[in-house]
Amino acid sequence: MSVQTITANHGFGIGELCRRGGVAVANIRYYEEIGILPKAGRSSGGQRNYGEDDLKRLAFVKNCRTLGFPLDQVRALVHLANAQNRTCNEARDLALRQLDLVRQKRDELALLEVELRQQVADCNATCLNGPAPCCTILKSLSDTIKGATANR
Amino acid sequence: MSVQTITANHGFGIGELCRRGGVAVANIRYYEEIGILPKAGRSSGGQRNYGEDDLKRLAFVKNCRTLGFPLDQVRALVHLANAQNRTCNEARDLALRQLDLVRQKRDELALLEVELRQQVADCNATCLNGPAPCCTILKSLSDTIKGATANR
DNA sequence: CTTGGCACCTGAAGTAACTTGAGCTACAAG
DNA sequence: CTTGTAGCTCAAGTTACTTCAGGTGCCAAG
Repeated sequence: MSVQTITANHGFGIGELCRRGGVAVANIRYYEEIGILPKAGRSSGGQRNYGEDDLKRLAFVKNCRTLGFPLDQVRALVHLANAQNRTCNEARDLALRQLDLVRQKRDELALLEVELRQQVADCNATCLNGPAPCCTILKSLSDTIKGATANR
Repeated sequence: MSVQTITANHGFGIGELCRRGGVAVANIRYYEEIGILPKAGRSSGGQRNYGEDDLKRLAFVKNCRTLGFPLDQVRALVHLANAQNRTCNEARDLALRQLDLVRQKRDELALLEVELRQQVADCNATCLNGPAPCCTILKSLSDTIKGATANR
């Protein structure tokens, strides 16, 4: 028994999905367009409508993004979550790779923080309010930075 | 004798600037195009040529980028470095703002690292090699993450 | 039944900071 | 003079959106 009439009887529009999912309307449409969310059902007038399952899928995607996974890895994770015939090693490997990236970025940022803090401190101590061309910050930007190759 | 240093005041091409400055040729042209580096002099045949000053300017820009300043702030810093009539407070403020951003990102990454590490550890402990849909990683991606709003 | 107003639609362009590609020219070594 | 490498311009692609323009759907009030 049951099926359509009983389940999912009250669908909702993209606006509500947006509010409840915490993802901008344009992004939801974008995710659908690039195949990260499934094509939404449409009302007779052509407007998307959604149910609770869609909200869950959206939350999954949002969590992936929050953890910094790029969209193509999110796509891989979404597919994996629906794949009975695959092992979770792939998910673990993706997470591990993401973890490595996060650690690497963290280390880079730590270096940047030291450098910037030093520059600000030097400026405060020696040249505040002085003429720009003499500023220790600008001077140190002219020198080569010791241990830095990183970017972005 | 210092023969070469004296004769070396004739310039060099973009390739050498690229190698010595550690910035890709295309980026050097791009920086020139958007006004972050001055228009380079040209040979009779239209090729850019550079001198030691250009290398210094490039190094300045590269250092700014390494510290994560976006290009429009780099532009501001470049102009500031040549401005006799301004104080260094502007430079200090830019550095301070950048420092805040770096700290903020660092904190976000710290949260991500904890979460990812936990997910990988759980997977290793409980479901490694198991079927994908049962994976603790994918399951936790379906749940809402506690303290996370951050992105990028 | 009509109208107002908001939600929603599509397609296109803009954003940052490059990167890549196509197709052509300059220049130095042999 | 040929050849290979370096350089030139202009255009489009990348990531993950964001913004915009111009049109349509839907619901409630009048």
